[in-house]
Formats: sequence, C-alpha cells, structure tokens
Amino acid sequence: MELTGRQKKILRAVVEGYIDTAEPIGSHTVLARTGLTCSSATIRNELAALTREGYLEQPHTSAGRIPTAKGYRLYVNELMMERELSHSETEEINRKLQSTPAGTDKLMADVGKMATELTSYPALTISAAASATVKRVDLIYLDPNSFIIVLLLTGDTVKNKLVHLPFSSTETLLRRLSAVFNANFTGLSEERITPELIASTERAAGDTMGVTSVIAGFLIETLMTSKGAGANVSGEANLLKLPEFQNPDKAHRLINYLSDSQNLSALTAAPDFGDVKVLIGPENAALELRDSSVVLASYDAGDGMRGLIGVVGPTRMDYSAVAAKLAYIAGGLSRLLGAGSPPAGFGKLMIKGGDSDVQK
Amino acid sequence: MELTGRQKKILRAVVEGYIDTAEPIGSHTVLARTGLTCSSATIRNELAALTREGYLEQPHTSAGRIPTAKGYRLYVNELMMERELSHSETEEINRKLQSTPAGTDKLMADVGKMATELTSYPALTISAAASATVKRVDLIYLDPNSFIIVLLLTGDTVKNKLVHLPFSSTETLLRRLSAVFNANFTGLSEERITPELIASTERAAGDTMGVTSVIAGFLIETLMTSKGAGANVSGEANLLKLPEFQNPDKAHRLINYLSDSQNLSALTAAPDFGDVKVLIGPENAALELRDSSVVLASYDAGDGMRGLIGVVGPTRMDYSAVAAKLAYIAGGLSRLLGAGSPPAGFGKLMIKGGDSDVQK
DNA sequence: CTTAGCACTCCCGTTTCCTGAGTGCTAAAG
DNA sequence: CTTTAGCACTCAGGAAACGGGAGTGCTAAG
Repeated sequence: MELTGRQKKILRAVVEGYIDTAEPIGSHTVLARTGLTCSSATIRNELAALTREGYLEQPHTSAGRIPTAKGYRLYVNELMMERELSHSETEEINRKLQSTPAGTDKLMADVGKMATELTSYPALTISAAASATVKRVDLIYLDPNSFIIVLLLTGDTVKNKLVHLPFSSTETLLRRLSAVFNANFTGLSEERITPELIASTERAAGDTMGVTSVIAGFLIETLMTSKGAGANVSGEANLLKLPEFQNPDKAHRLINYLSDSQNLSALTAAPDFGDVKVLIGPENAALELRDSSVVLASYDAGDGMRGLIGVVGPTRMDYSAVAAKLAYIAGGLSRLLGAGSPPAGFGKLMIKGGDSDVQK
Repeated sequence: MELTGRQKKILRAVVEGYIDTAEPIGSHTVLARTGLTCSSATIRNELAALTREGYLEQPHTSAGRIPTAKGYRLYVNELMMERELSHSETEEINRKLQSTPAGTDKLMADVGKMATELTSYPALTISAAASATVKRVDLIYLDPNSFIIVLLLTGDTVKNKLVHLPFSSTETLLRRLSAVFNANFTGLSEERITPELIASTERAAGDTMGVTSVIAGFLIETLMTSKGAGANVSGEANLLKLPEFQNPDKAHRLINYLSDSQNLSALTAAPDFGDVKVLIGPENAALELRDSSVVLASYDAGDGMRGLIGVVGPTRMDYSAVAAKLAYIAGGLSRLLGAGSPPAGFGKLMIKGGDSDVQK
C-alpha cells in the first residue's frame, strides 16, 4: 500500500522527532512538528494506520509511537532530506585530512577518530585489501649479520623487516638473492608461493645458508596478514552516552563485538563504489548489530582497491547528517589515496538502500 | 602504629574478600575466611581499630568494611601472597608470544590483547620511545617518478615511505642523495635537523629538484611521531562487566580517558627496570584514574629502550594474580626484544610500591 | 582481653499509590 | 467517507511507605 502525502509527513515527523529526543512521539507532538492543520484525533487515526502497516510501533498501549526498521528504511530511502554540509564542516574535514601524516595505518586511525568526532558515534575503518601480490623485493645490507627486507606490494604498500642472522652473509649474496626474488616472485600472491619455488630460488641464488627461506617466510607472512583486511575502531565510549546503551550489558556486547576485527571485516560485503550504504537494525547480518544501525561509505584506496569508513549507532540515528559526513570524508580519502580522479559526482550523497529484506 | 599479626590477618581477609565479592565484608565473613579462633565481637573490635587507623572504611553505619587505598597499599606491599603462575598459564603465555608475528606495532597490540584475556581487565601497552636517532637512510629507485625511503632508526625500527614525485628524478641522483644523507644525518635526532643542514645536503647532492626536502620531511616526521610513544589499549569493554562500572557515566569517563594515547603516555613516569608497579586509586596522578588501579610492568625493548605493559581495573583488583601475569609477560617480551639476556631474576615478581603519598 | 547479649542503624527490595501522557472508540458534524 | 470533539481507559514510572536483615557499637560479665 502506497502511503498518502500526509502519512509520509507524519512518518517523517515521528522519525525525526524520535531521533531528536529518543522518546516515543505522540499525536500532539506530531501536530506541532508537522504544522499540519488537522486535529490530533486525525493524527491518531493516521498513526494507527501507520502502525497497522508496520512502519511504527508502540512500546506499550498508552505511549506514543516509535519507528520500526521498516519505518526507518522508508525514511532513509524516500523521506530524508539531503543534508548539505556547512562550509565550516567541509573546511574542517579537509583541513584534518590534509594534516594527517603518511603511513596508511595511522592515517586510517586518524580518519576514524575524525569520523567519531564529527558524528559522535563509534567509527570504523576497513582497509579492504584485495589479496596483494609482490611487486618488488629489495634487500639492504647492514652488516654481516643483519639486513633489511623491503617489500613492495600492489597497492603501493611497503613492508619491511630487519633480520638478524645467527651467521654471516655477504652483500653479494643479498644482491643475488634480491635479483632472483624479483625474477621469481613478482606478481605472485601468497598461495602461489610453494616450497618448490622457494627451493629453486635458493638454488638459483646459490644460497647455502638458508637466507632464502627467511625472506620467503617474511613474504608469506606479510601477504597473509595483509589479506586479513586492516580494521580499526574508535570512539566506542561514545555509545555509553546514548540512552539506548545505558544498560551496561547491551553496551558491553556491542563494544566487544566491535573490538574484534574479524567481525568488522565481515561488513566488507560492501556498498558499491562511491555511495553510502545504510544498514538498519535487523537488516544487519550479525546478531550483535540487530538493534543498531551501520552507515558505511566506501572510498577508492588506489590500485583499484576499496576501503570502507563507517559508523555504528542506535537505529535512532541522524542518518542524513551521518551519511553526508561519511560521504564527504570518503570522497576526500579517495582524492588523497585514489589513483585517478574520482568518478563524477563522487563524494555526493547517493544512498544505496540495503536489501529491504530483513534478515530473519 | 604497627599492626598486630591478627590485625594483618583480618586486613588481608577483608581485602581478599572484597576482591572476590565486591561486597563489604562483615565480622562473620572475616571469621569464616581467616579461621581465627576468636568471636565475632573481637573481630568487630579489631575492625573498628583498623577503621580508626584508616585501613578500612564503612560505606554506611551498618555495613561491613571495605579497604581504603591505604589498606590496599599495605596489602600489596606486605600481605599479598606471591602468586606463582601455573605451568599451563606460563605455557600459554609463551605459546602466544611465540606465535605473534613480526612488526612491533602489531606485536604490542597482540600482547595487549593477551593481557586483557589473561586478566580480564583493559590492558595498555606503551612503547617507550627514547627519542630515536637516524642510523641509516636508503633510497630504492622504482621509476623516474617514484622511490621508496627506507629509514633505519636506533632501536632497529625500520620505517618506510613510498614517494611519488610530480617530476622525474634519476637513479644516480638517489644514490648520491642516499650517500649524502648517510654522511650528514647519521646519529641525529629530530631537533638537530635544521633547515641549514637540509640546504647544505641539497647542495652536496646536487639536487636541484627538491627531492632532498621530501626526504628530510619524512625523517623529521618519523622522528617526531616515534617520539610520541606508541600507546595502545584493548579490552575496554571488560570494564562494563564489573559492578563498579555499572554506571555508564563512570565507565564512559574512564574509557574515554584511556582512548587518548596522550594520557597513556603520561603513565610513562615509569617503574624501574624489571619490576612491577602498582598504583592504587588516589595514588594516580590523573583524576580519571583516581578510583581505579593501574598495574604496570616494564620490559626491555632492546637498544636500552623500555616499554610498559599494564592493566587498568577497579581498586578491588586481584593484584597478586595480575602482577604475576604482567611480570611474566614483560619478562617474555624482554627476552623477545631485548638486546642482551635479561638481568638475573628478571620476570620474577618484585613489587615496587608507588609512593605511598596519596596525591591530594 | 575476650565474649555474649542486645538495642540500634540503615540499606535495599517490595508493595502501594498516584499522576499524567497518550491512546482508541464513539458519535456527531462537515 | 473524513474529520473532530469528548471521554473512558491503560499503563509507565516516580514517590512514599514498609519490613526484613545484615551488621554495627556498646555494655557488662567472664
């Protein structure tokens, strides 16, 4: 059943009112918020209808209404005003993005903090690591017993390790090794590094001391851990200020869930490039998120890889503001990290609804 | 006034009882826990004495006693049994320490998680970075527009950065630059890198394109951020399970405090090498920690540098177990990272009391 | 110094009561 | 058929009242 214009207005008033106050919204409040020229009795009839249709619910018989997931979904898809960020807000985001220093780990942590500050919800970042491959291996000779492995991966991530050997090696050996590694390993992903390959590399370099396997071990380890996408959360404490998390148990469950990066990576079932995805309450796959909402924006991390930045909050969340801010941050990140220039309209707000199907 | 043996027994019973139950301990409970052969009335007299002396307090007139900070302090300094870790516990710690992979950042995060799991309190790690200096600079040529800076610092930390240039450079220029940087910058800390030095380096290398300043910028940035000791917290959510943090506001304040690494670094006013420091409630300098306790153990991070690993919990904390576990972990870390072999007795539990002076 | 006995205190969980916001329904009016 | 006024009804949640019980401090006797 299609909603009438008035019903939409009323639904919107309830959603926004509830977002503001966290209190059920009654017929009088709706009247005040909409400015509608009918009586409260009429509103009550409409509220009853919306409740019957599943957009609203009542905590108990004699209370006002609060939105259901279905109600929020309709709101997000159709009723929500696109929120333009004020100039000072965009300014601030830009400034902060500029000022954060290199190393993408630190960068992502900082961006997460920024998102937390901006939205006052816990923020998460996920550096989606398309399984990386080796681009180049360099060995820096320090002294007979130590050298540095410098490993360049696709996505322009550089990893390094300082190795101490229990025996002596030589600069020439390292040079040879580096050449052979570059010849044999370039373009390989972790699963294609076989013991045979390592053995043949060892022979080709004339390595009789087992340096090869040290280096290969580092490659494998690095490729493996870079596969397990780097996730990061900040601002969990902010949940505790919200009325819906006054119950420490509830808060504990969610924060605990968020603190395991495994769980976060599961969110990578990602939105399409360049837009914002909203997952409302029971739309979430994870039980622990079933009465929270997640807003995710994806950014271009360069080399065709994508990352996610998002926040977690109560279903009662200011979706329009949060979505706008995340979209803008994601756009900025894409500009910062992305290879080419972003596609047209990037950073603009284009909400892509989650499947309206609620997970059972 | 020196306490009698019986009083000490009673104090210990109260402290340990309260640690167990988080409930005020009454005279009967003391009797049961100590197995003393006197009557509850006698215990009551002693409790009154201990209260008069400031070791115990009463939440209200008709309740049992709980320890004051002074009471805990005496307990930690004199009454606490040294807790020996069981074989399975040490096994587990060793196994986990072995299995964690390289990169010290990740390592510390993992060790923190381990400490959280072991103690069920939030854990923090602080990699005390004695201000580092440059040991060596290498430049790896990739293509005319990009190269990698590999920077080796004291403490054998290796940092790197991939630089994209908006113009072309040459392999020979990079080689020259690397030589000049090594000649000019080795042994320098951040504050000794002056604009003049950079200028003269630029001239010496014959760099007309400004690559020098890019490299120098990275050096300065790296040295600076490595000074701001890397801190890390995990397991904050565990606080929410504790009865003393059922008030979300209290929990929020503490978690929030812990989430700022600035604050953590402040804890670096560190214990002496190789032992464990306990800061009880008001002994903490930070207001936010005034009704919590912090247990810190330091480890040898190699190159004469030290790091800290610790946990934060309610003053009612199982100090002996926590201290023993942290000491063992710290010992293991020292073995893993430390340059030489640890001093005799390392990893054993030697509690170094905080100043008994309570911060006013 | 110890201990039995006892009066006293006061927290805390339970119950009761009350108020007020908000509803749904009915019946009349548009 | 829709809107509106009127009204009885519901129910969450705060305030007040209550009682039990754990624990105390004190006194006086052993």
